[in-house]
Amino acid sequence: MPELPEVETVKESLKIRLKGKKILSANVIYNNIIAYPEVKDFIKQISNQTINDMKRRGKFLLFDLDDYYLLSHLRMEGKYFFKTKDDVLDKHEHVTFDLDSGEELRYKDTRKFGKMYLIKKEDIDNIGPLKDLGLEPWDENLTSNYLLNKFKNKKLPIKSVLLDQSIIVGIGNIYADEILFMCKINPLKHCNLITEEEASNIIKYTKEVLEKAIKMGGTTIRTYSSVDGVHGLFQEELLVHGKDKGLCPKCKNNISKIKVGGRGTYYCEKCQK
DNA sequence: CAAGAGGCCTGTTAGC
DNA sequence: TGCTAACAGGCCTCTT
Repeated sequence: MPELPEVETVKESLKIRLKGKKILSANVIYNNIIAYPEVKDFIKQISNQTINDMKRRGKFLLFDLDDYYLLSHLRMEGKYFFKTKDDVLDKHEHVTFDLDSGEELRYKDTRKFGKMYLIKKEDIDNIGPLKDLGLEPWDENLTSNYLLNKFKNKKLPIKSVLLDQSIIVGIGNIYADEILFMCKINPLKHCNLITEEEASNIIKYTKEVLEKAIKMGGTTIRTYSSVDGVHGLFQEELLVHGKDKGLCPKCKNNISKIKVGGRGTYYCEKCQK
């Protein structure tokens, strides 16, 4: 799925097209996309809500409506397209929104992993997934002490805890590999052994990598695209992720591919001891 | 409690 | 070439 830079890119594209438009009605074709509330309530409550703004929190898209937040998590392959009522429904389009502009916003998700939540604004801190999220990468409270404190009572591989959305939000499998390469940290290193300097570097390079990826419209490796099928460009900048047939850009050693916490992981054994 | 495996889904690709 | 198994950028739940 899209990681933070991809969600940020989608959010900006949707904001341009959606701001000020009203959702007249919604049609749910595949019920499991709607995580909360029940589908009939979801449809009833979202009708006639205006999209006042688009925001992002971690990997969630937030549609800022009159009385609710619509949270949309794209998971692995969720995408949005603008079409009209007359367009034939694609096999993998599972939720559609009729807009007062005459357009139809369609959510497409081949693997059906994505989730939507419609939460009353006053409940946003108590109901739904946002309450469990950690710090945004640019939050001033994200310090090396914060990380060391989160890491000290676990011994999971550092790669796995970088993917833990209750610590820092927005990092996924691609950027975790890139960040650890830039920090020269082995992805298998137990997180309780991370030093203050390493923690500080993780913060620095997390921001650097994500900022650059946002500027380039995200990374399109397999199936990611922002809105209406637009691709990102950051894949050209990747240093190690997906490069198991390539060489380390620093030392020209072969890049290794292993599994960490069940996820494909790419790194340089020489640079990342 | 932490940590690992399994599950959700479908499409593509690697390997025999 | 054709089939099958493994894999894919995420995260929740169950088991140990």
